[in-house]
Amino acid sequence: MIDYILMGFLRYAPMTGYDLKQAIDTSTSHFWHAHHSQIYTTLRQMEKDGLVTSQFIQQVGQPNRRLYVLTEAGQRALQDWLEQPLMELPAIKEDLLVRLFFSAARDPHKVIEELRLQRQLHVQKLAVLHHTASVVIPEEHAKIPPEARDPIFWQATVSMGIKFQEMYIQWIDETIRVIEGSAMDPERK
Amino acid sequence: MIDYILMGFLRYAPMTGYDLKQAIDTSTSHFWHAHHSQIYTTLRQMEKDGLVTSQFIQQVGQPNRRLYVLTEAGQRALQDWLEQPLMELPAIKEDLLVRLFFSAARDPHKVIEELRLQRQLHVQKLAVLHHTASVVIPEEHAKIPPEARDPIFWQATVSMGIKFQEMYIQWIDETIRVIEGSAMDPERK
DNA sequence: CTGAACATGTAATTAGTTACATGATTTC
DNA sequence: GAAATCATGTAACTAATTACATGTTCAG
Repeated sequence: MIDYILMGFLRYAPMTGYDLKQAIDTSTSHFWHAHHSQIYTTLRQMEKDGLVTSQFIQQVGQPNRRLYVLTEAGQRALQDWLEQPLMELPAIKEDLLVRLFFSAARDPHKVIEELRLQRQLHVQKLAVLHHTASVVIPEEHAKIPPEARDPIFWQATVSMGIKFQEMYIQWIDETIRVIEGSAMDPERK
Repeated sequence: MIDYILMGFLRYAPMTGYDLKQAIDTSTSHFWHAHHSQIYTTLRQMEKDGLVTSQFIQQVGQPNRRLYVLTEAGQRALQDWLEQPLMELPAIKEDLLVRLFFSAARDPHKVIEELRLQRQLHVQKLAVLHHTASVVIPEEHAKIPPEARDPIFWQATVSMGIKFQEMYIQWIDETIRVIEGSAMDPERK
């Protein structure tokens, strides 16, 4: 999957691994992230496969850079992948739900504490997403032809992120109430 | 993570790999799934680590079974893990959002088609979750002491699943409208 | 007679994470 | 003087997926 993300970004402009890492961190990371180690190794593999070419750029003062350019084959590979619709529901992995599922044996106060901590993180994430929607995307929009449809799709992904975080916060509040109401009755304490 | 899930289920009763696979498929799979190959190999590893013990049960007619029992060490490992709260937001991986993010270059009709297909899958999943909440969990509840708090936590995870699917469906509808409204203007066709 | 359910495994591969490794420049 | 930014890589490891492999019983 990370290979398609890299190709997707390289379609906008040639970039280095470092640039790609930053592009991911400030945009797709809320639905797909990658460590720099994976990015660099994947780019090398993609070069072997003819999907990208690279040129080494010597710099003074600054570290050298390796600039990657998407090839025709790379563009085709990306387009082919996009053409092929997703036919199943991708699996979800939610650590907190695993923990909660087996939390009956835990001290309910500790469970609620954990939920509150997670809640805080979701609130923070929500703020980041609002910032992405109102600042980052408009900024990026300014760098590409104004008639490009891309920002519509970028906003759609952020919109999902926002809805998800809002839903999550709401669910945590509700879950805390349920635990407080039914698992902490006085005779149990 | 799968090791903790296996321990979590083994706390209820000794089970075979096959049983565990089924338990996962009918309960945690909407937030964490595993293939049988991973389950069997993980159980073997856990046995080496002293978290479980197994006994081979010879059967006639039916294939033989290997029954796993959680050890004291296994119980402690699970409890320790549950005690240690989750401090970060786990990363999300959403294939559809990756595809959508880079979909500006696609035929918008094809994008909408894909969204509609996904919508259908989410509707189906939602039905499964409603069934889990109203049938599967009450059934499982009947098998354990009625005062056990477990079903409350099971329901909480299903509640998240339901909220998630509802949110997703709503977002797809909204996204289709956005694409129809702004990316399919007549002069472009 | 076909397919599902029961039941367990191994092998090969891919994907992803964590740790190791370096080093200059700029900002506080 | 410390921390952040720029910049790229390798190595080791863990997790997860896909494919290979086998064989009986029971229901439709």
